[in-house]
Amino acid sequence: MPELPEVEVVRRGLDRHLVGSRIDAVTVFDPRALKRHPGSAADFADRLSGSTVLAAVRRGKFMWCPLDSGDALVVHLGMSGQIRVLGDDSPKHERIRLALSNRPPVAFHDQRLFGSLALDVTAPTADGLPAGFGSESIELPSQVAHIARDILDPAFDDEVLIRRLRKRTVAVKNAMLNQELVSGIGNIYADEALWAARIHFATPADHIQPAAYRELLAAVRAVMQGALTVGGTSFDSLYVNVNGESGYFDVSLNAYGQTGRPCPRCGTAIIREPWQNRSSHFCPRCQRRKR
DNA sequence: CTCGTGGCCTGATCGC
DNA sequence: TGCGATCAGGCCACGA
Repeated sequence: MPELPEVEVVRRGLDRHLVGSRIDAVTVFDPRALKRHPGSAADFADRLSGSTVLAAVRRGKFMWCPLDSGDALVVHLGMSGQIRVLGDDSPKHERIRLALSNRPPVAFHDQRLFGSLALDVTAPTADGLPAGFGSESIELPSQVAHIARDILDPAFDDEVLIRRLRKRTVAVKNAMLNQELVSGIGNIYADEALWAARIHFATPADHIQPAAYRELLAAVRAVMQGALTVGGTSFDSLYVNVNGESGYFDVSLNAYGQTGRPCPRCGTAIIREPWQNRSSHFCPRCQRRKR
């Protein structure tokens, strides 16, 4: 499951293997991989064919490639999506293939079909600032307009987010996963950041003080930037990340998936608790529930 | 506007 | 050996 740092590495892969190329042919093997595309598979293929890719941009876990046609090719990996440069291995889950004018084909693989490709119109950002990471363009695909900037975005404002969080009555973890407040945080990093800031996941968002939020955001940023540094260095030599083989960063986790293992801070066994069709991992001693 | 629930998906794993 | 249940979770539609 790609977290934001992995998605950023895939964006770099798109930048390297797609930008500057013309898409000569589009093959849709499974139209379910177009669930975010507003039209039919034929519409997708027809409109995309002949377009030249101008850039690769990312906001949270959404990526998009502005095209010379004026539209954008939107890419979301979901849980299991991958972009591969040669679609020859594991053809079982290849959903869409793009044949390029001057390079090998690029394939979208996705076992579980939570990801998708789409063609979308764009509009300028409301604040007039660059729409995402990877380009100075202020043009944003319409289906990404409601997605908040992510925490690594230069235009991201911590204090604005904290003010909004302090008005929410939902559990803090719920607020952290709300894409309209802050994007790019998944279940794993939410648990890790809450552990680092010693906050119980069910604490109402409006019960948490600004100073604690600053610590929480710093924790999210630290774990993401750490992963990005690791992934960024291993990327250049072999483009494993575009080939989807690995590479996914061996970040040492303190809470997520550590059920029963000692908390690295106090030694108490980490607990896993079902929560909203997901799991929350936390230290029952460091992260006390408050009311 | 805010919040809570369930659906979309496939494959690995587990108990019987 | 097979079969059904459960789990994994990013994002969104929908109803309250």
